[in-house]
Amino acid sequence: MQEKIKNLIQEALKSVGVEPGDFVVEHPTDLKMGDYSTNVGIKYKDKKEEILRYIEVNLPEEIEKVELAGPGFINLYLSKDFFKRSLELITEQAQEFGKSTHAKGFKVMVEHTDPNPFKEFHIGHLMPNVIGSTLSRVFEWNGAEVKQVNYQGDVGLHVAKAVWAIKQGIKEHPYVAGNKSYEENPEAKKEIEEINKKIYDKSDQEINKIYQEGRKTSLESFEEIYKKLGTKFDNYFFESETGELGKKIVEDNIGEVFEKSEGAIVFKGSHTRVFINSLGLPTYEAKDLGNAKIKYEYYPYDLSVIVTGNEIREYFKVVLEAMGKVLPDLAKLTKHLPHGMLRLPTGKMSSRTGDVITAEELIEDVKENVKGDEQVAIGAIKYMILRQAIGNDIVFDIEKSVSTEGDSGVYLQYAYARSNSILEKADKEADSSAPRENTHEIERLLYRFPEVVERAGKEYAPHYIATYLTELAASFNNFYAHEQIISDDKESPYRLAIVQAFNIVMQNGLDILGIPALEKM
RNA sequence: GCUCCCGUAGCUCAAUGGAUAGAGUAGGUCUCUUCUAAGGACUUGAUGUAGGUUCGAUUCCUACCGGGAGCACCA
Repeated sequence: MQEKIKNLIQEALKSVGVEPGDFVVEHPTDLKMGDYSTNVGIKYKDKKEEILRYIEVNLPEEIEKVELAGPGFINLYLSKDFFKRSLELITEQAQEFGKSTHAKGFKVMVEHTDPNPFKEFHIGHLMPNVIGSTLSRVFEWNGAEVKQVNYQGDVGLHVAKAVWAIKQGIKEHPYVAGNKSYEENPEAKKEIEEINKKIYDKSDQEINKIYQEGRKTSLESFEEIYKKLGTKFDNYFFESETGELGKKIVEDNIGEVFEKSEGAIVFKGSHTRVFINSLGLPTYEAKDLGNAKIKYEYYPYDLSVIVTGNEIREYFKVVLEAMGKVLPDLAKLTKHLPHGMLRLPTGKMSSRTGDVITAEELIEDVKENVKGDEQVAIGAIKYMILRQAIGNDIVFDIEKSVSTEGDSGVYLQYAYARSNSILEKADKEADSSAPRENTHEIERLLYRFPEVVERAGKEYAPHYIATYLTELAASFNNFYAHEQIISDDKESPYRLAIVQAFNIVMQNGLDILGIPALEKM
């Protein structure tokens, strides 16, 4: 439809004798200002009357009314016939409604979550997990082929700290204990560094055993959380596998790209970073180079998205600069997507670990506020993360997250459940063949769903979908309050058709966001 | 100190360079006892400061103020 309007305006411009330049066709923020709006009247002020006249004469059947408004906007209003057909389209396509093919054949890899074995899966991991998996679904809905992968740090000092603690017989939260000793006790620090080396070279049987068992248990516990959150990874990559290759890539480019400095090998980009430390071990930076190559070998992507926290924004900038020199083809396809931090109101402390709050604990806390329903709790958490733009910190207010009125996952789930209940109780069939005189706001929102999904994919902005669904749910509530949906009124089948379309769009939207669409609540 | 990110209603968030800066909550005034009151109507209220570019700036540029993150051998 948007294309159609654009073409029409192009023709209009030609007919009044101007070379078509830049102009925008968009949905105005306020429905009063029409369904589509264009700024051509501002761009070509002196011709606006003529342009309007041309459009009026050549009005497509979907458009009911055109008018000039404000400083020269041309607003277009869709006809009730258009809405009627959009309802038909929605019920016809059902679960497919909203899918597009514009990214068809495009291969995307999304790396997200990236927890470290031996450490807690804390609330900080919920952000990349929810954002990454939702973005993956958005890409899929746009026709792309998507692989979700998880890159985990199974070697390194943090692992040594945990292994050391386990060796001391500490079973509860070994990393926390090991980390504490590392900082406070010089002797423990030495032992931990020794263990770190042994983990790399696998020379000590006892340590190998502790390491293997701990790694396994840790990874298994992550799987339980993924299951709860509904995340499915296509593959897992580990730092223990990327280090060697990364080191080799760096070593092959000493001189031109990397240089020696104080015993380490560094890259001097927008700031200097160490890629191989003075002990000859690859750092995170080098490992990420190796990871890029390994990931590409697994799946030759057209786009590689890496979702991480904001705090390594600078780090990634430099890694991508270095990658641009040694693996230029891959660097071009890589997109770093940093997200903000998930914060809880101050004063909230974990009961078990002291400083970090695990994802598990948060889910339990939210559950307590929703009569123990895990599906509702998960939906509430996901919505809180997805409702706002990626990149900004989130203040997670538990009470707000489960608020039944307004802006929450529960609100969407209720609206959906309510529409289900209406459809169940109705004794008539939904029928969109006889549209009503007046269109309701909800009709003017429903057909936009595919556009929203497309835009969310293009701009890496799942929050467009979340906020759209909330607006849609609100207009559904409004519709519900003002219209007798089930009645003897001859128009009621059309109203039911609206409810049915809403039901479909809401279900599809919740699917994309990964929020459980509960039939009943 | 340097670099990056962010400053929008009392609070939590929106706004592809466009119209009267939108929502939700909180506050105020009403309303509905229903097919899920987990409603509905009206209302109060905001772009940190000072410049610049533009027909038009929350958006782009510069400086300042305020908050957060990062600053080479941790990940």
